[in-house]
Amino acid sequence: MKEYTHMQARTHHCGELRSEHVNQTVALAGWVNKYRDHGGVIFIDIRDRKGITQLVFRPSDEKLHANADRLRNEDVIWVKGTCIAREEGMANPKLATGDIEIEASELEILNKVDTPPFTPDEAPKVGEETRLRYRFIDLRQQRMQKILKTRHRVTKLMRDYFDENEFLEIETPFLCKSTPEGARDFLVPSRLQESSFYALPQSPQLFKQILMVAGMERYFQIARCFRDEDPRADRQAEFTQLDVEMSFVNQDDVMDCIENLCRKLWKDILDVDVPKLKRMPYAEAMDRFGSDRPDLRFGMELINISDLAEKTDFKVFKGAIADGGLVKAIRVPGGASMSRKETDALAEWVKQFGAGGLPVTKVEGGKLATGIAKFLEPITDELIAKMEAQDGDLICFGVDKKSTVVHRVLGELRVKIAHQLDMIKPGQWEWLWVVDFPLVEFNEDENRYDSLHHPFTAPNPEDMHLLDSDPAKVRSLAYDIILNGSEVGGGSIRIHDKNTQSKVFSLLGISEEDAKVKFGFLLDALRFGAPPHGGIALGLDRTVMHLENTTNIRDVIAFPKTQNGVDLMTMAPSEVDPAQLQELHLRLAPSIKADAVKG
RNA sequence: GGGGGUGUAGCUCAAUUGGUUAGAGCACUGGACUGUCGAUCCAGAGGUUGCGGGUUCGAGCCCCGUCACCCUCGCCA
Repeated sequence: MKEYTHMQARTHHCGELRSEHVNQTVALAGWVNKYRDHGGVIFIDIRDRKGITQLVFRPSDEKLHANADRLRNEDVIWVKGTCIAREEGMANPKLATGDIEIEASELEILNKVDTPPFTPDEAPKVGEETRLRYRFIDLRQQRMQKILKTRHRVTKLMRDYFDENEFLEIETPFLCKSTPEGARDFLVPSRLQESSFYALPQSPQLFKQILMVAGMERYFQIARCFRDEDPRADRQAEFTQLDVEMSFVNQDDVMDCIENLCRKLWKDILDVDVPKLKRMPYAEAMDRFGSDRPDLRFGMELINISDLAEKTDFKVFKGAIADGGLVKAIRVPGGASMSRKETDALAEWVKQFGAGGLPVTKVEGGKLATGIAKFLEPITDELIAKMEAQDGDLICFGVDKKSTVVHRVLGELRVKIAHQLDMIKPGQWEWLWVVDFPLVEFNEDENRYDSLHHPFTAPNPEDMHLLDSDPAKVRSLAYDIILNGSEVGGGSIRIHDKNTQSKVFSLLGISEEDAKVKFGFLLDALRFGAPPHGGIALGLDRTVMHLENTTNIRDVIAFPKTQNGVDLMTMAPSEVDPAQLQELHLRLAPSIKADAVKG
């Protein structure tokens, strides 16, 4: 064997050859997917990103055969040979190239591998930790290549779509100003400015608004965003947004623009038709589904039964209502099949959302049985009628003095039960816009109002008169696009005049001085000719997750991080050379843990 | 920071109430085999049971601590 081999040209990819290529001399390159050594004849499955082709090595050429004998899984090879038809009964219907094989005449081993920890074929069964450590092998599996290809197609379709609609793709800085609002910032120390820090952008929000003031009119960007918060299955500290902003538009313009994009994506990639999206006010979403991102793939809507609850002698119900709370219920079709153990488990589970417990009862023979049935006797018929309940149903009650708790509990519960009882049929796409969000909500801990969306969201003009008197009632011009109970994106019309912006800042408890220090450039911009504008951001990772039917965000990111923010392949983050710290004017504080040990 | 789960060979997993030398499949090494496509057959090598401590005559299994990974609450304007 040569010490080092140069790549020779290949004539085809490994998924291309068919009967029509028979008798042609071809050259392929790729990885050994599998070897089957029969002592005489040796079969090698060679793989590249287009597919797999079977190679045949015969003992007649001794040197060639000896080389083929050495091949092991994941060796990288180049091979030349003749495409021949497989004899009858020897075709492999599992392979697209199964009608032919390559009778090899030349073989070069381009890279002889060490035994790999796993092969791409095994990857689906391998633990995620190992897959992430050897991501370069994991990404060789067909499923991961398909996901990354879908991701590429999505971004390409987005770029084409916005280009056709006269948007400009404009990059905004990664090294930004830190603001205390919103999520925790990732900080980058400045070498040139001692004791100063940049922050990585949580989103390009302010820059895109500035671009509108700058007269760009239509902007988009496929933007990396950073939020230093704990990850979840569908959330990663570093993620990608399709960021969009438009001038001289209203809500409908922005929503139509995004809706059409989604329609195009689903059509081109899945061949699924997305109908005109329905719109649901925030208040209705909370009332009927207990969530601002309702999953419409199944029923189990929340029914307010406070009026009935008051007629019982059940202390839990009466107490909550006396404290200004409410009682809502969901009807679980067929839920009576759940055991006491299962409903107890649900009761335990809802406690994490602030519930004291989960009263339940079952419908049997037109009556209520088990659980809190005996307390419901005075209202049995009314309740069954109101819930439209039938024999075999389970009724779960959300009770609390705070409506937010009732909604959260039942909102989460209906999703949990839908999954648990397998009520979600595959292939359903339930889209909607949630609109008319409140502009602010009261933060009891801080005794002030917080933005629901962000401080630059425009109040609904119809509610301007409430801004001083009853801010919590003011609706905003914000909108979220929801798919199957997941927030795919959200945006708003922005405030474009200085007075309204100042008013909202003061409502949020941001003093004039503070506003100047934190957002002075924005206020300046608003003074010098800001057009009415609005926009939206779509989560690219989540969009691809939907298209590829996965619930794991790490599946759609080539090099993701773990729950502790570690890249298991590169082992970032890591300690750095003290000289680097010195250049940055930084000294590490002794860790609190070390202090504790010292006592 | 809290709750739950997992951790045994390179990979996926097993190991009775705490009891002999921790097993299997795949992968790997050697051998046999000219039509397989999850090739087959024979033989072999491979272990700090995540790590540290404790209880015990004896710990993969029990206790304490710790680390990593996953799910989740808080957090995510």
